[in-house]
Amino acid sequence: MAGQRGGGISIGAAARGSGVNIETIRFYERSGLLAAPPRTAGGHRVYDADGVKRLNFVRRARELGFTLGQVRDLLALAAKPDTSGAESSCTEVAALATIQLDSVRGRLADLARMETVLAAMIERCAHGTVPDCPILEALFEAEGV
Amino acid sequence: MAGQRGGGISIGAAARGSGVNIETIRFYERSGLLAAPPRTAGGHRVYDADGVKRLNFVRRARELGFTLGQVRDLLALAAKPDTSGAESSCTEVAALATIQLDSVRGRLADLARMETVLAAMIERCAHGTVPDCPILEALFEAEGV
DNA sequence: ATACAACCTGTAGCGACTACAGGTTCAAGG
DNA sequence: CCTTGAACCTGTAGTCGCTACAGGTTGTAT
Repeated sequence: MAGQRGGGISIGAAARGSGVNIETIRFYERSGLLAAPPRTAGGHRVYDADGVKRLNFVRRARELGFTLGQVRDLLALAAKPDTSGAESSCTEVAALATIQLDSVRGRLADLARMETVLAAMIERCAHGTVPDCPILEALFEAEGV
Repeated sequence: MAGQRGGGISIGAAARGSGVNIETIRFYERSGLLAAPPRTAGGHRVYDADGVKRLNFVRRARELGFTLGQVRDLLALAAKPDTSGAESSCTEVAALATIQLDSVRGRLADLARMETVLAAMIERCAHGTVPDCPILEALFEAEGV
């Protein structure tokens, strides 16, 4: 079987296991999101359970829309020994998550507006009561979107 | 007054009027979205009413999420003399708009999922019943987002 | 021993801008 | 008419988050 080796897996296996593209894994490493893993004598990367765990962390954070910079911050907070009784870093994590939630909601509102306008345009077009294409008209004439 | 000249305005005035960044206008021109406008003897761009109209068209189409390629297509359709009785190009326009509407709805669904997960995470964090930060836990452990 | 998949590095490309640097032109005030 | 300084010009490089090569090396199964 390809990739399996005493206590570690190849980058290809890690990619298949996490759903992250191989090139993207290397890109994350170059970007400082993932630590450089140990290598075989020939130079192939070998990922252990911890490396895979971090990779999945990054993937999930990305799926939630965190930027690479925020993911870096989250990983740093996760690595912190959590001084002063399991609270300080969690507060910072929650702050980051809240910023992200706000940004998601902002984009949701933008998209909702876009949806409304597009749907209205298409609707008007379907009922073709106007001589010229109403969509093009709207794009040329409309004032505020 | 800066920018006003017999029957035409400067790129700066066009930018202020349309809300599109000057650099972006030049970028659109380089990208083939906007035709190269006439110039003054010294080489400054001069926009007439038609140029401004096209610029606004591009801006509105972009606000609706059309890609630059799609905007190019839309402009081409708008320029077409609309052969065969004011209908053929409108159909194509509506098709493009529908594709865009679908894409917007897809992104809306993605963002809605992200919102749900983020809000749930933050909520759990606020009620700090767990010893370790629940957000980090979730990122490390969760299976499907 | 050989074949061939999987890996390696390094670089360049995407989309849609944005941000310079370093130089030229325009328009208004004196 | 001349000077000032804002606005313009070109060209290049940077951003973000990947993705796609090219051209070479290693790992593994037969």
